[in-house]
Amino acid sequence: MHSPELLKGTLQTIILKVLKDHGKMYGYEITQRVKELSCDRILVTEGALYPTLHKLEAEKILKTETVMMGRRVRKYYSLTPEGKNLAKARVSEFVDFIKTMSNVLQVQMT
Amino acid sequence: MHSPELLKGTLQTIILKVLKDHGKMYGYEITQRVKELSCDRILVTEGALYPTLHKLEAEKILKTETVMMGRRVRKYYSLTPEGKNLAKARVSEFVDFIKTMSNVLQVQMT
DNA sequence: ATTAATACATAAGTGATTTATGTATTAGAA
DNA sequence: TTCTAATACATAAATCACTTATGTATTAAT
Repeated sequence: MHSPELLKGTLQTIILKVLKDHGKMYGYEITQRVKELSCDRILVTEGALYPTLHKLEAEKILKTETVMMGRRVRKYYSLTPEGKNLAKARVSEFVDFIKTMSNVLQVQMT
Repeated sequence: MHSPELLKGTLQTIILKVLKDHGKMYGYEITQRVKELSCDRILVTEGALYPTLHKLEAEKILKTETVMMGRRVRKYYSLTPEGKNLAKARVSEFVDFIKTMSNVLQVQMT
């Protein structure tokens, strides 16, 4: 598991990019996807995830579709056009940040 | 300037690595060094810097030497042996984190 | 002379995230 | 068949690194 401090500020970027790559996803699915992609090193907690999803929905960055799976509610999230732009921007912002950090820490990220 | 959210959690790593590379440094010098290395994209604020330096000193990760420059006090910080180990650990922790993020965000950091 | 830069310091406020808690369904193991 | 773990949502209090604001004082520049 990675230091929780370093994760701070990356949650929105992660959510947006995973949604961009996988289309419609529900909350729990996002946590599992991230867990898998990160080899169990990034565990998105529900307490962080759901408020963030709700916030992004309120900001029209995500839109939702609620589906009944048998008796269980499932809420699918997907990017709005605005959200697609933001996803792109957030990822390149992160890449830029890493480039800067490479210079400051004098390390090679390969 | 980079998103302040992404910077969160990187301050200690930055301070430790810069001190490792440059030996004895005083607070203001650290802010300038980081500003320079980051091409003005990371500005370490004093409100974040000094409390962190004091904390690391209290934890025996840094040691200090106070010098009078004319009439002005200058407090030089340097790594203790423990601090050198921590610096190394923090940097490789950061590199690992970036590798994980590359997988999650599916981007190449080169 | 006045402003900007140098150089330290601390305290209140912010806000994303953690931790804790709650509800309910479904699958699997003993 | 009953209990546990996994699935699936949600919210609220607490934390803590960091921002913002403020303070003091020296030195250099215009």
